[in-house]
Amino acid sequence: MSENGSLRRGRPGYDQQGILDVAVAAFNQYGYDATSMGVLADRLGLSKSAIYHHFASKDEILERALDDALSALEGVLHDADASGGRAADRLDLALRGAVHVLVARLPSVTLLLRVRGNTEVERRALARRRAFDRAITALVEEAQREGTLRSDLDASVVARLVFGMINSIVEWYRPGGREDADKLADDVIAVALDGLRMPTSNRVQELLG
Amino acid sequence: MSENGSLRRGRPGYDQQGILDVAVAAFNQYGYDATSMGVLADRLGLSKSAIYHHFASKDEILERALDDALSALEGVLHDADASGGRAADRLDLALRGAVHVLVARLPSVTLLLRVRGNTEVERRALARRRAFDRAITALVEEAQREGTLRSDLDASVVARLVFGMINSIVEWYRPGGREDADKLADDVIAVALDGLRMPTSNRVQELLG
DNA sequence: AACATTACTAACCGATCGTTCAGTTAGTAT
DNA sequence: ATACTAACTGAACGATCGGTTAGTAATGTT
Repeated sequence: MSENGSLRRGRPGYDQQGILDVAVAAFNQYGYDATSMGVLADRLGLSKSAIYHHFASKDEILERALDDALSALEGVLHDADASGGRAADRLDLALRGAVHVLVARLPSVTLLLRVRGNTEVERRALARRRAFDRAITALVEEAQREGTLRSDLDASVVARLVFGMINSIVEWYRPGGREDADKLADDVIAVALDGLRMPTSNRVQELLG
Repeated sequence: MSENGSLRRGRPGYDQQGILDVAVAAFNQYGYDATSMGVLADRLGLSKSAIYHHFASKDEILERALDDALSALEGVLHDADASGGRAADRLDLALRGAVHVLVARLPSVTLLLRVRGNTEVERRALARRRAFDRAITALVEEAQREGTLRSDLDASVVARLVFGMINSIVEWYRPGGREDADKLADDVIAVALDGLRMPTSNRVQELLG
């Protein structure tokens, strides 16, 4: 089904998205540099040169995949900010939204989280990631001033640790498992906000004392 | 200073460790696959072939670096188990120890955490990592049965999230910063065990009610 | 001085890399 | 039928890859 309802003209075959999906999967399996255009072509059932009909370069494939992940994450941040609640609630939205994006776009986000900044494309992606991280840190600071989050911990350290926890999901989560994205987000929020310690009467007395 | 106190014989130059340090730094900067033996030689001020006097292959350099990181982490686990305290205390020791190893051996641990398992060397390293993760999960389960950790969360998910948080330290921690390893370990434990939520009277009442 | 040991270089190898080019194939639109 | 459009092929390009070989340089030991 194409966008205008009529069939696509010309010889049928891959479009950019179809190639992108296969490419990102391969990049994640072997690493971007270790994935040659040759094995990519094999996976697609095409010749190497056919790929260059859809993308100008290997780099451009990476760029498109990273933009997919970054746009989704930036969207989460935008929605959270637009919600207009208290900082703690906006942070909650941002964290849960990030988990959902991670799960929904596992391949491209996985790729994003492995970028090291060796090319111009990678450096631009890293810059957008840093902007995202700064926005999260600002949310944590606001929630601390608000009095909802403990303020004995440095906001940037907290933000990095919590997002380290969230980002690590790409290392082990596989779709179709027992846990869905909602349950996973609940678990992350539970650990991050309330911690693992068993709430005993001892603990309550400690809090009261 | 060599091990037996006398000077080394033969022409002076690099030893394996000296080359290893430079190589691991380069691997972390560019990625293992994207780091050519040529640029490695340039960084060392040597010819490519000189490196093969010290290592049989590029793969062997990686193997040595990964073993360095894995041995240190396995040592932490061994010490924690040998301490013989309650599960929660052994887990505490393991988490703090892991943070210390991460900081003390930042380069090799960073390299380890990026391994994807495309070669036999990488697969062996991943197998040792998985064994480490299973041991941590077992500690969490024991602490849950013991009643020290809340048991409404799946132990393997908890173990993965907490170690995701710890491992993410390699992404941003740089030695010589304001925070030393002890403070960092305290912060990690604080977030993981007690969470970020401000302990208010509301919270206490919620616990009591 | 002769020797053993260790470290290293220059030149080269076959394989593989990302990319280009000129032409071909398979479909829709008129 | 004819034109048009998009998808694709096969062969080749220069560059770079990890690795090899044969020989040389610089030290400590005797």
